[in-house]
Amino acid sequence: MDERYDPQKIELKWQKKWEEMNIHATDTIKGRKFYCLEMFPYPSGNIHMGHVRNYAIGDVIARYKKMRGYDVLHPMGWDAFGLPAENAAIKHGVQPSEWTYKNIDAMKKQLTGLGLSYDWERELATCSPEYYRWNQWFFLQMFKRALAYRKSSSVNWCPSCSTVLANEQVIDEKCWRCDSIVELKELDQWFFRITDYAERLLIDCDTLTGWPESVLTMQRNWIGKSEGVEVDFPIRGSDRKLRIFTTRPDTLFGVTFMCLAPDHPMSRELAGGNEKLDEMKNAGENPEEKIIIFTGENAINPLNNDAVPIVVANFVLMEYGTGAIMSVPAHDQRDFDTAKKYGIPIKQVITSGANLSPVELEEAFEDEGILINSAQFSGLKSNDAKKKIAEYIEERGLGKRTVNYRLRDWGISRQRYWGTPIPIIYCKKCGIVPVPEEGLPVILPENVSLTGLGSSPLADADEFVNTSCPKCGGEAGRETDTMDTFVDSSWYFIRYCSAKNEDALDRDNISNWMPVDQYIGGIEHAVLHLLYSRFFTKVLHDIGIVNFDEPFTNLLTQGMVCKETYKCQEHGWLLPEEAEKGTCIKCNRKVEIGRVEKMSKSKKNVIDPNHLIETYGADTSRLFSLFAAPPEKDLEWSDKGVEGAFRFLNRLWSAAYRIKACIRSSGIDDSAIDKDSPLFRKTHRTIKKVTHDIERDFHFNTAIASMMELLNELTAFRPADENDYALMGFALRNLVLLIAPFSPHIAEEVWETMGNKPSIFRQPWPEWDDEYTKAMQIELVVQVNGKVRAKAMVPAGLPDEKLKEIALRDRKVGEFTGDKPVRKVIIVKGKLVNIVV
RNA sequence: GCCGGAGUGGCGGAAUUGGUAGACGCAAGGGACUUAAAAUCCCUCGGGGCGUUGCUCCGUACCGGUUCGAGUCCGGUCUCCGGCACCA
Repeated sequence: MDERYDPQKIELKWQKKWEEMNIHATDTIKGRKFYCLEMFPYPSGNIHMGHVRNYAIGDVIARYKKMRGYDVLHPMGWDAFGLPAENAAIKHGVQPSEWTYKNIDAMKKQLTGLGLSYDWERELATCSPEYYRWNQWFFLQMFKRALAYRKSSSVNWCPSCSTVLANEQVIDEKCWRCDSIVELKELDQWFFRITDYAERLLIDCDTLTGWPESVLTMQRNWIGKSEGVEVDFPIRGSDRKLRIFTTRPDTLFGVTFMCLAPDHPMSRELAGGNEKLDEMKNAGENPEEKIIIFTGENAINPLNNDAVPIVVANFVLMEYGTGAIMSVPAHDQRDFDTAKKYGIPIKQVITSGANLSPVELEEAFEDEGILINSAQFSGLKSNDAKKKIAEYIEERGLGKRTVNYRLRDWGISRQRYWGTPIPIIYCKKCGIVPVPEEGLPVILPENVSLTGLGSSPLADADEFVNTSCPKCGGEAGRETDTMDTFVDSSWYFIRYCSAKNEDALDRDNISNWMPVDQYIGGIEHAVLHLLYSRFFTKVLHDIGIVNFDEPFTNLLTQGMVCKETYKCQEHGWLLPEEAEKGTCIKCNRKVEIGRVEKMSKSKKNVIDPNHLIETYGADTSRLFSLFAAPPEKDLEWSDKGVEGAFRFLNRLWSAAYRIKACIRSSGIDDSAIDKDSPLFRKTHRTIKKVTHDIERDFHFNTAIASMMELLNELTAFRPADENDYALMGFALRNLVLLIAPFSPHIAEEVWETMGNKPSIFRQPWPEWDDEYTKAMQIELVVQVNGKVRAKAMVPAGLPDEKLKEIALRDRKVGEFTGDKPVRKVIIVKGKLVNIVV
């Protein structure tokens, strides 16, 4: 051990040693298993601070659990398919596979440099045929069960990426990746019927007690279940009917018009040659504005035989419900606005109950209440009326109760090259024919010309496309779309359960390790990835591959890494190193300091982890990102804070350096330690506190704070004799064990220096004795009428009577109580006495 | 609009079951060491008041309540962040 703390030197040393010792190999399960998983990264070529935070959190948990005696699976891999590889190919003429694998190499080095305890033996890349063949296999299983199907549909089309986007990939009508305005395009697409699982995905949210409430809420909202009634309205002068969906059957008597979605099959027919229909589809300047077109036809309300006009309305969605609605302006704000604008009558059928006759409404009354003007249902409460009217409708065959979900089927087709080929063959004779399982994998061909123009690049790869029909042997062509990369990430956690050379779906391996005990990743995946993974797991369960139906028992969504932004009037956004002392290094102009935002390349408010590790080392980088905020909250970057973490490790180092000689000479004979000494008790308290903080939702920031306290006390400690050396050794030994999961390299080095055999990670987690967590002396707080008036140091463990006596005798207390009679004395054991006068 | 979450010093954040508000760190100020600086170490550090080194009053977004005692529980208001958003 050198006198000076040199992170580069020791970190490299231990990373090498760990590899030689193969210390991160997956345990065979002997006792309790623990599957710790962090969301795998896209191999962009460089890690960012978000990765550092995510993986530091995961590594603390994995290393801690190992020390606690769990058999741990802690794998890492690559979400390797996706657009950037293809864009790089178009821009630089390099093959996507080459580009991807080069990036994987680079990023693996960076992750290793962080000292993360992954078992690289189980590394996977989703772009390898050994991996994606199983995507294809899953597709075939889904196809067999009609869970994969093809339909022509209007899809989101990004003109810039020239590809289809899933609903979830469209944010504010813009592409999630490039922010282009999304257009609609009609294409044949493959879908997974996730809507078949909507109800199970919804109710099983209740079983996910280890998930953050916010994520569950987002999933529930995304699924968007609503219960209501479908009702048929006959069209006057015709024998046809118009079917609508409503959640408010209690307002049926208030219907004054009917709305069709512009793309409802009846719209064009009923509206005839009305040109306005086309205009309406291409949304006006203000998409919020409500526009309707009268078709001239009327519908008959089956409950009261009123004839009401049928209109086409721009605000009605074809994809939801039946694409047609009944409009009740008195009790729906949108209908109210529309009715006012077009002079349609407003008929009140619900009152608040205060007044049972209609009033002049200034806005829609959307609450539930008491029915009026509703024939035999008048006088009922909304809730009862909903039930009674629904029954009435079903009895007379006028409609039926229905449940609707906001969730749509998952469109998985992508007109892209760098993804899993969809294992389907189109035969002129036999139609759509799945590739037989023996034919897997359908290999993605190399050396396909990529231009970024048009759609599916595979369509031009004749050798790929041209094939024979598995059924009839005749001429046939392959599907040229590839799968959404969310398919890849929907089951990768299952692949890790088996070693590289084992069957990917080995049931024993899967049931040994799954479900994931702790999953850690960004909140941005709250719906997409996490919902799809749950869906896949349920399908696998139904197929009989797995015996559980939720993949992730506990979920930790870490907050974003944020930093203030710098902007120069002339040069725009500036990198932190371009804004020196508040001025732009290019033009010397004053830099505008912007708000704290998520680190992003576009705003240049980024810190390069590589640079950070070079300057301070991996241990400091990890420690800071764990100390600055609790994991689930956003973390604000602070250069000074990093230095603080670095200082702490330096102080730990020099404390170890200073006392290592004493420790060695005194041996480590704990029996000689004075059990009453404050440092001994502080050490026990710290072990307890750190353990509790980790167990209690991973409050690493407070765990680290208490380790800092222990170091402060150890540094201030002045030994008087040999026994005190043993005590210091005891404190240091435990401190190093506690910090090991957080800053593993320095812990190993100090551990070794203290004369122990590596590795510290083969040591059990330290234990505490509750008897020794108690201080010998306590500070008794004395309150008068709930206000602190005095404090006194008293020996721990005094009986209540004694505490009361001390409190009442206190001079200061006397000043406040005066000669007023004591009404009551409240004693909180070992802490506080409150005197009420 | 609906649904979630959060408001505590100059800053990041602590306070686990209702019991000393501000742990730990950062910044700032003062001191030691040094020719000097950096590094390091020590001290101070929520605000106001005074007879100024100890005492006192106020203080956890705002208003009210429960309680011997409220950052914590209850009712209401405001602000900020995130998600969804013509879903009938």
